[in-house]
Amino acid sequence: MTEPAYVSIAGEYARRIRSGGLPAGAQLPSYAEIAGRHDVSDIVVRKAIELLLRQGLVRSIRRRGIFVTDRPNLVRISPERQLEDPEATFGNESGRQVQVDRDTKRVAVTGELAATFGLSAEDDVLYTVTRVSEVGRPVSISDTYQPVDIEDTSSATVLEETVSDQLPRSAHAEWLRTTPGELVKTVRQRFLAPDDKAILISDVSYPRDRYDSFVFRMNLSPE
Amino acid sequence: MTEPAYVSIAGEYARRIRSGGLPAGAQLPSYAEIAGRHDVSDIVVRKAIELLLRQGLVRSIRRRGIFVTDRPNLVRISPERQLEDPEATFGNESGRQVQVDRDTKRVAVTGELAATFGLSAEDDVLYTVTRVSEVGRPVSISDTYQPVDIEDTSSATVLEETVSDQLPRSAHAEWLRTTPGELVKTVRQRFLAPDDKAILISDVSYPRDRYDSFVFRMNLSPE
DNA sequence: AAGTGGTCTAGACCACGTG
DNA sequence: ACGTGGTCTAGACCACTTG
Repeated sequence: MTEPAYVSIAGEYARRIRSGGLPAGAQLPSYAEIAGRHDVSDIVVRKAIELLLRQGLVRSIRRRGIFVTDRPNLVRISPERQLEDPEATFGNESGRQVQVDRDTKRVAVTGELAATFGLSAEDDVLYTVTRVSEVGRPVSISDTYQPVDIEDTSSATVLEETVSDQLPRSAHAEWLRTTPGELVKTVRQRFLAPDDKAILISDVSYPRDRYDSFVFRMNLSPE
Repeated sequence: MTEPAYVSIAGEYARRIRSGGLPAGAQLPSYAEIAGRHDVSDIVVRKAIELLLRQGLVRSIRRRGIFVTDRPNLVRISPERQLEDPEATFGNESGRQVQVDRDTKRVAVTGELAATFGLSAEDDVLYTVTRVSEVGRPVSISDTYQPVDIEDTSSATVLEETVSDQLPRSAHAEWLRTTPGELVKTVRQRFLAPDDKAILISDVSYPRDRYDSFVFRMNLSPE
């Protein structure tokens, strides 16, 4: 049982990138050229490059080429309090200019959210859209929900974050300027009160090409 | 500018799965059948299914079919102290039987590790391989490194975890029984002492089809 | 004008599970 | 024997960037 051609080609480039033989910003040969070198068809090369893309090792720019990613990429330090101080979260570590734009509305709660908050269907929640950008480039966009009767969201004692890859909602895709079919990193944040009830929920989307690795930094409290 | 066919097909199935119209365990129609229904070729269907796979919504079983994932899948709760009490980490939440196998050697430090630990090239580190399985099925495998002169690894106060998708090292792929070309979730754990020096580093691999979502649970300490 | 990546087609072989 | 997903080929058109 031997490994498929696209795996070995991807492995070869992955090794060269990680070892530094192919430095950040370097352009890979075109599909046709790699195909010729390895004596395979270009569709095999496409599958290989796709593996590299999924690992965040390279980025594709349409009609220009495939380029080795600048790494380490932006790093996301958790816990991150998007609603309270996104400026601090992003600004501190990068020292770069960050813009935050926020819209809040009062909306009726939908089925799934009602359950997590323990509300009935007629209740309202506060719905906030937060868009973060850095010198014009989109960094993240989030949908935040909280019950209207909660005054103090800082009473949360536990933050639970769930990371996954998803097809973005169209509003998110538009803001992040992702291409159709491109997956985004999604973090669902749940801020929990001491009684383990959720008091704030936020779905944050990040473009994959800026955050290919996520860092969580946690304090270890003695128990 | 309209979205590609494979995106809309993937979106349609994603919606039906998330809404419950296609319950967990249900089998999707074959490539040929979906292709016929949407009047496209099967390669378009393959790209669509691949998007669903990457989102963890479906699983592919060779020569059987594509099946809707049981969700929520296993959930990884962080902070996780693999080396100290993996039984507790996994056992507590699932209530299932977990087996842990551990091998420790003393090895010479390599370049990259020497830098993170601040050691010179002749120094040794403790190298531990930890394999975790659950009723015969592999759950995770990790490579752990720590300097030999550190007695008490529980003095760490901060845990930093970096999550990424990677092609597994062959030892990891073998234990997790992944197919060639299949990416695994990798978590690099760095346990830091109060002076911010790393005192233990661990690279943990998880099969994607068991952990499609990662959960981090953090205590919010007032500052 | 030439080259690029993105999308799509039609067809093929394989190894293996299912009837 | 048939259907399945996995791999691979050869070819095509498009929209756009680069020289």
